[in-house]
Amino acid sequence: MQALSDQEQYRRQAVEELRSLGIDPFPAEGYEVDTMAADIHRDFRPGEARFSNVSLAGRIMSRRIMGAASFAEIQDASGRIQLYFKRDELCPGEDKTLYNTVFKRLLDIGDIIGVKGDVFITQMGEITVHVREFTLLCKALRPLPVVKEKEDVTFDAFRDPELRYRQRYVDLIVNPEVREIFVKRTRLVNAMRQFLNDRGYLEVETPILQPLYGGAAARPFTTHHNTLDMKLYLRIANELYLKRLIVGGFDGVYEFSKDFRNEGMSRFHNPEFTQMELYVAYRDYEWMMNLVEEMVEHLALALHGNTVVRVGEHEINFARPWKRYTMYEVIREFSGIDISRMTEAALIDVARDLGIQTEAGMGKGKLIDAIFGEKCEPLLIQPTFITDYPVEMSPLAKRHRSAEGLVERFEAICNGKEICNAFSELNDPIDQRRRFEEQLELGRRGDLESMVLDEDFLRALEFGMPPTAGLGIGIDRLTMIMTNQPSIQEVLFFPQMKPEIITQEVEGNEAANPFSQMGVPDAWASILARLGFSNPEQLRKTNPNKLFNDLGGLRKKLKLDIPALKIEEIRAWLEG
RNA sequence: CUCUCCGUAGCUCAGCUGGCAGAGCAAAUGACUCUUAAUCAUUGGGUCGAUGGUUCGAAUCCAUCCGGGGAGACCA
Repeated sequence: MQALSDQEQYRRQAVEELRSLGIDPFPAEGYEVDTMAADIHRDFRPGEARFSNVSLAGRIMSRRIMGAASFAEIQDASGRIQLYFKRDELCPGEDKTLYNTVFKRLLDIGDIIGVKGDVFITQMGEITVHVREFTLLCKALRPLPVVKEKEDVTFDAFRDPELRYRQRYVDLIVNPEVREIFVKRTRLVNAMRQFLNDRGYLEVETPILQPLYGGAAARPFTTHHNTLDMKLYLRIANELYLKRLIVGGFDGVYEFSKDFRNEGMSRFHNPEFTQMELYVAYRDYEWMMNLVEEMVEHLALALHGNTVVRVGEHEINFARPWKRYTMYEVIREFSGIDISRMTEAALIDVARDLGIQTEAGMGKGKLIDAIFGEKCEPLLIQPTFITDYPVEMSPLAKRHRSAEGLVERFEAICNGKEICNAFSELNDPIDQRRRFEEQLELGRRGDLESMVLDEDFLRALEFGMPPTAGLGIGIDRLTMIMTNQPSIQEVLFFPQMKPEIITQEVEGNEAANPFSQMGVPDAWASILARLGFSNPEQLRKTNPNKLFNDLGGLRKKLKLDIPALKIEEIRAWLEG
């Protein structure tokens, strides 16, 4: 109990007191709910019988106790509603325990209760449930941050991003606008799925664990399968599997997929993210551009009833048609330089002149991409298609039907960021093999993201794939735009973060020291156990500096009478 | 990986020209029968992120480290 705050201790005591009064703080049975808070706010009219006996359930969010009568608010999935409790109605006889002790003293903000009663309007004009009967459904052992509001001013808002992301459940309880972001995200996905189903495309699922990774330029995560004793990769894209399905005779397949890329993290990049990839046979990239315009316009309308969406300082209009530039055109437009006939060496000079860092591993494609990313992309706020990329940066796209050295590819840029990427898919297996081999060469030059050669995919292409248009659209980034959020962490329930150490209560089995062989003294072994370490392997994987920091913290907190550790001692354990 | 800002009570934050750790909310106890950031009185609550240094004395100054935000690098 030592590690608990005073408020947590009070709540645990309340659990015991409730039990001694014969009230189960965590009852097993369900609670019959027939009304939501929002129903009452929307439909209640004074004098109507319809809300004379309602049953609802939710979490207590605030309380105002005035002796023998009280107001409280509960929050259910639809919102909040005020409750009115009156002692002498809840406890008509001599025994006032239910109100005085159970409600006033043993219930807290954060507890979940069910109530039955009738709806009325208070003297202050607020729609309120007059409680005739209440039931504790779950006692909360931790206090909730209390956020208050008056005349649209919020007090003590729960805003710290670290706490909000690590404890998203708390964020969702106290910040209703956060909840709304995720509801919109799901509505966006549903609208997109409906749009695709209406056109007859088949939603499919393909492997996340792959013996080879491919379909994008990115570094993968690796894992290991014990039975097969082999290395597996987490997919970076689903492209190659979906095209195998087009070979197999489906003529429109799509997948909403979690993809994994082992790269830097930022407000636009999370190690795992969601894409929707779509492949349609007998179509080309021109057709796909029209589909993307139509689909994204449709999503904006489905979410906002309007094609204009406010994003930060900008108003973005998704109404068709969107502006279209070729890659060379847009670079000429924004930098004044015509790079269409330049060699790799000339491009390196251009990049240098524009102040862009170049590296030995960069081929022509990466150089052009760098120039575009630096000089054009951030300036494209309204949805814009960029078409016809250099062949070097698009090893899976079909050569352009008329322009030498280019491929039939487009990206849609919006708010300065790519939201999708699509091409006429390369279906010439001989060309595809050559392009993979060029990627291998880039890999030898040090490009860690170059693609690997997938023999089975080539075999599939050799059986023949119809001309196909393919699309990948980033769901997280689209959601950021559609919900006006500045970072990807705000549209992911649980963004990736460094692990947090949670201290545990440990029973006094100090005799066993699993770390003794590593040279850890018994006194510190029990502290390690508290930090959740149970075996030496676990310990060895830990950053010694962090361990040092955390052990020092616990030593101080528990006021331990042992000298502080030195970082060298911890290093010695981990190496020993 | 680089730069930069931040880390103080359950939450939001003040204190930072070194000198006994503070406020509001939340909590405890009491008063109060339509309140709404309810009100009033009393009380408790702290790994000042960690370690080391400077100092008679460090939340405050310095160094290293941990965690996080922002910007960049890398990258979609």
